[in-house]
Amino acid sequence: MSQTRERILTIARDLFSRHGYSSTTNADIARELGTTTAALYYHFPSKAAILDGLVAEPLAAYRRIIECLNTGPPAPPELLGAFIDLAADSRELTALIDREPGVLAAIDKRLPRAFEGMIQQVIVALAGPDPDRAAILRAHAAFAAIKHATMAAIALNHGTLDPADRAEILLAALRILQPAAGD
Amino acid sequence: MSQTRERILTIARDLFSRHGYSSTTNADIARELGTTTAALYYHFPSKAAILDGLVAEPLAAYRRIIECLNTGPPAPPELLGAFIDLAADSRELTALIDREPGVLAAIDKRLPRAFEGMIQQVIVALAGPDPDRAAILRAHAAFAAIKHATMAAIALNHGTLDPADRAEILLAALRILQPAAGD
DNA sequence: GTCTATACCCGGATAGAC
DNA sequence: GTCTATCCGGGTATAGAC
Repeated sequence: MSQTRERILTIARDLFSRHGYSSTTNADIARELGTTTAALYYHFPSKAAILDGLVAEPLAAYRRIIECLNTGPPAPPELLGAFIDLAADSRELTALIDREPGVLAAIDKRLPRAFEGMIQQVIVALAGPDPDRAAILRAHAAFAAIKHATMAAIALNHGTLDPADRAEILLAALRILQPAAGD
Repeated sequence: MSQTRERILTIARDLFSRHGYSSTTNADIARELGTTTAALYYHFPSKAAILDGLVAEPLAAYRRIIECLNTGPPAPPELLGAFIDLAADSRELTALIDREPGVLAAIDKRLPRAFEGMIQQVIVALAGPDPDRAAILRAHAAFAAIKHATMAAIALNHGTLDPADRAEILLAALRILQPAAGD
């Protein structure tokens, strides 16, 4: 397993997440790597292949979480906790995936509608059985809150997620899901 | 005030928000407009100028909200409500701004650090006086929840924001800001 | 205000030597 | 495994006629 290949992935992850996929050129990656663009093509058949190499694992992790939903009744605390950990583990990628439309399109080309479908399943699970529109909105709010608060926590803590922060984020997200008084 | 200019902005807003700024070409805009790319340059000096024409107003609205923070003590309900309305009014643009890194960079070139600075002020205002890290995280969570839930509500309601949905989102966001029991 | 034609550049990708 | 050199396509932008 070429360590050059790993270096390329590491560099690409950094550059893609900072400047975006389409704004990052092969030349940028090569410069950081200390070689020329042609050298990249020994390790990857295309620029898109580098992206694929990056998002494959987080996407699989995503799917693994979703599959748990089919084997039992959805439990929001565990579900939300799993997404906090996923966001923490692959923070550059999660940011990249839902920030750049082109990246989403690239994923969609391999697994059509897969990503939107997965998100939809999460929302449904968080909204609970027989949800009204308010419940759906709370689910969206909780899901977004999880992702962004986790990123913020990591940024505030030099790259790692403090367990206390994780607990705080989880509690906050669970509060979102509670119906408003009067419903 | 050329109505062609307005048509271009409308088309660009739609395409930019759907496919991203960098993935949208002048040819895409021209095709939708029913002309050639050269015609665009009679109305705008560059592609970037079209983007500027789009984000100018939402950015000003953003700034106006921020300025209220200096004229009085921050009131989370009003602040969050204002951001719900802003997100609803210019939903394509808010999505565009914080999704595409290149767009953020373009804004930054005109008003360096302005956007990040504004967000930081909002977070501080939401976190309240003398915030610990948990309060900062709750502020991030609430801010993200507002934006995404508002977008979801509009999508669920064929393009408009139902007042009942607005109220629900606001209440959910306020629940996020409450300290966890035990703090 | 819009056209045709084109200049110009840049990014991805390939060929073939070393 | 990396290089030099180059091709090719597509994207922004311009020149100048109508």
